[in-house]
Amino acid sequence: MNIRKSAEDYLEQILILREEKGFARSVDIANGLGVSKPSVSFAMKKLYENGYIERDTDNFITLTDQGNEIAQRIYARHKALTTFLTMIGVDPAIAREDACKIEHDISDQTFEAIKREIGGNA
Amino acid sequence: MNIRKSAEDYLEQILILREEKGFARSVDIANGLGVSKPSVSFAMKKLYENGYIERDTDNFITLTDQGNEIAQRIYARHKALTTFLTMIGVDPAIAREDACKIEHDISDQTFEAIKREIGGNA
DNA sequence: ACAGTTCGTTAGTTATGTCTAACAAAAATC
DNA sequence: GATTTTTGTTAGACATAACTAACGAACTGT
Repeated sequence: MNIRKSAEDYLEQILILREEKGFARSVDIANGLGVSKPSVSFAMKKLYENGYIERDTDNFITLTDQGNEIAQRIYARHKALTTFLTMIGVDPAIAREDACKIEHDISDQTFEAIKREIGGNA
Repeated sequence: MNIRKSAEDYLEQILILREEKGFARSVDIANGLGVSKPSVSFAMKKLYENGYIERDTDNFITLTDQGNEIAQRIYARHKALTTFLTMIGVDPAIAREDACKIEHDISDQTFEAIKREIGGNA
């Protein structure tokens, strides 16, 4: 499975929900990302089939190692980009929005360069 | 018509071809973007129907004012992003690749902030 | 216990954007 | 002038990813 942007978004959202609330259910993911429940249901099926998530008996969703790796990767980019854009004068809210889109596209090199720019200001 | 990423790419490519070669044909666009001729044919049809391009009798493609506005907007972002990423240490080739993707996503605020960062180094 | 709410899934539809195959028309070459 | 190449189009298929509608199961509150 080539991980697509949408899959990255779902995995990242699961990570965020687990950090914020301690668990992630389909309905939380739907609310968090602003998509419908069937969209989440379909996405979770794919992510499960490809070994990125697990579902326990109460329908709580967890990340496998593989899924976690991707989620962390995207989330790290999200945070670095938000910090950086804020640093150079972009409104925090807009910085977050832009980061959400850009996070999927930047190369490792650009990520490293952005981290260097942030330096101590992270 | 809500302008999508792909439409932006096509319009930008037309602008670039006209700057570099003086004209833009479907086949040039296909080569430039690395897509098939039918894809270009389909895209041009849509862009024409929505008033972004014109075709003269020799199948040379020109931008309408509306199309040009979008093309310039994207191309300006492309150039600014490439310059900026190169400035912070990203390989020029990778900077261009990343810029190609990011150019569709950044807000006006982020664009302005990037331009400020570039400053005289443009 | 029953009614209403919450949650997840299935089924079917839609939009975007790509592709290959096949073909028509025009231009270049021999 | 005939053939080959270039260019563009149509037709049909496929992938991604979203949606609404409908439904079943399970929990909640009275």
